[in-house]
Amino acid sequence: MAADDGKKKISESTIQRLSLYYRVLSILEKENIKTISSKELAKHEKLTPAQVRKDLSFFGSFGTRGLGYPVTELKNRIATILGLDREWKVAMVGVGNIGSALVGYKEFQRHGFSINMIFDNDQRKIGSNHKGILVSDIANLKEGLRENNIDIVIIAVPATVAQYIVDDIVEAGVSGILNFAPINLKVPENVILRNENMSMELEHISFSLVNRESITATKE
Amino acid sequence: MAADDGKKKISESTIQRLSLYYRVLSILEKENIKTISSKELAKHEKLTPAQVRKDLSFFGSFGTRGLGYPVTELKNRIATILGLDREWKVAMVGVGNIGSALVGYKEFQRHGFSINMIFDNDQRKIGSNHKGILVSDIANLKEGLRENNIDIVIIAVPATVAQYIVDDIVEAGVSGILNFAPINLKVPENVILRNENMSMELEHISFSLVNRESITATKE
DNA sequence: GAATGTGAAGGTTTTCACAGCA
DNA sequence: TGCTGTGAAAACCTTCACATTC
Repeated sequence: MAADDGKKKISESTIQRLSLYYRVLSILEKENIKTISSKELAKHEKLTPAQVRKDLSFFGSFGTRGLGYPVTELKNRIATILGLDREWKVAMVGVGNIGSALVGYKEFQRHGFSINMIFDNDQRKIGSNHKGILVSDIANLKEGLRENNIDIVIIAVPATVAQYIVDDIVEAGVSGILNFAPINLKVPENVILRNENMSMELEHISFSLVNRESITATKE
Repeated sequence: MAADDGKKKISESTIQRLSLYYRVLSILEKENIKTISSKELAKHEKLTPAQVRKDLSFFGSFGTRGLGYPVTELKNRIATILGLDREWKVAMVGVGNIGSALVGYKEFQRHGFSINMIFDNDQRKIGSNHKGILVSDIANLKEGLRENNIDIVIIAVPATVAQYIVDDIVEAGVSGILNFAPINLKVPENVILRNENMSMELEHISFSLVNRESITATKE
């Protein structure tokens, strides 16, 4: 609409798939594979080659006809698109079950998300060391986030208090939030909020199982 | 295609949204709210009213014109569709960081998924009690799953061993698998496999942040 | 020959808009 | 009047098919 920078809109689903490509490409790179075709890349992710090519063509592609795509170059290009070519400063709010597990989750680190602050409201946890990180009092959330220039906050607190915490996070000027609490949170338009709903996938499985059974039951 | 049972295909995205509706309706029910309109339900999930009505119309709807939908009835109907009107027997394989957190995750229980077996290969963990559940030796995975009629298995093991474990799970006759390992697993067609990729949401946030910045930078 | 890059076709999902009902 | 239920239109996404390039 504004200046024509030649960009078509990248769709939500393309972004999701870029994450998948990135993961596969990282593995291929480690295996010292130099080149991959859209056909093979598609096979890894159960997609069609055309889909892969369309996705990759969004950012001015540089595959070689007759050959395929250069693994390392493609991986780095996707990293840039997704913003994985930098370190993101991440804070965790809540170190119960889930929060605590995520602090130790290597996969985040590997993709450039380094959790270096933890907040909790439990007096027994505050001041203690959690996998090498000091647990701060949630009362100091706003100042803490600001002083440490946190980019992204992960919320892993009970649903009942999640909205209050989000409000503080927003006030602190953080504009990326990943929410694990099973509730829908309100944030201003300029803040990126995404929800991780782990029950959803399980429910999808149970739906498919129930559905599959009825198919099995009705087929001759 | 076969017998016309009057069913239109329910789309993937509708299924995902049913999970969301279910969650909201559970809350509304507890708050003793009897009726909800598509407009309000939509607002809760940042959807359009038309979308909500289309979704609900897939299973012969029974809203009241001029009024809305009966909360409890709708909730129960969605539970039936998603297969949440029963107890699913779930086993956890791997009680490291993530696995351990999920065993204690109340939300699963609440939706009818009861984790009642745990497997691990760590001798220090085998035989011990983990949140009230005995940790079994992964060497006995196949027999254990069979003997206990496990419906769904959650995989939370390192990526390197995940495929071997899936093969065993499939051989044991389990047909629902939720995979947390960051790798693509192969299963036969009749097995439902879903992946939970927690890095993906974080990467989506970082993509949005990078993108948003560039928008901010180019706008007047 | 082998594989990319891409308009165009085809398919699916969402939104619109309004008839119909409490 | 207020809101559902739903065909039809619009938007969006995926696949096809082929010209193009190495």
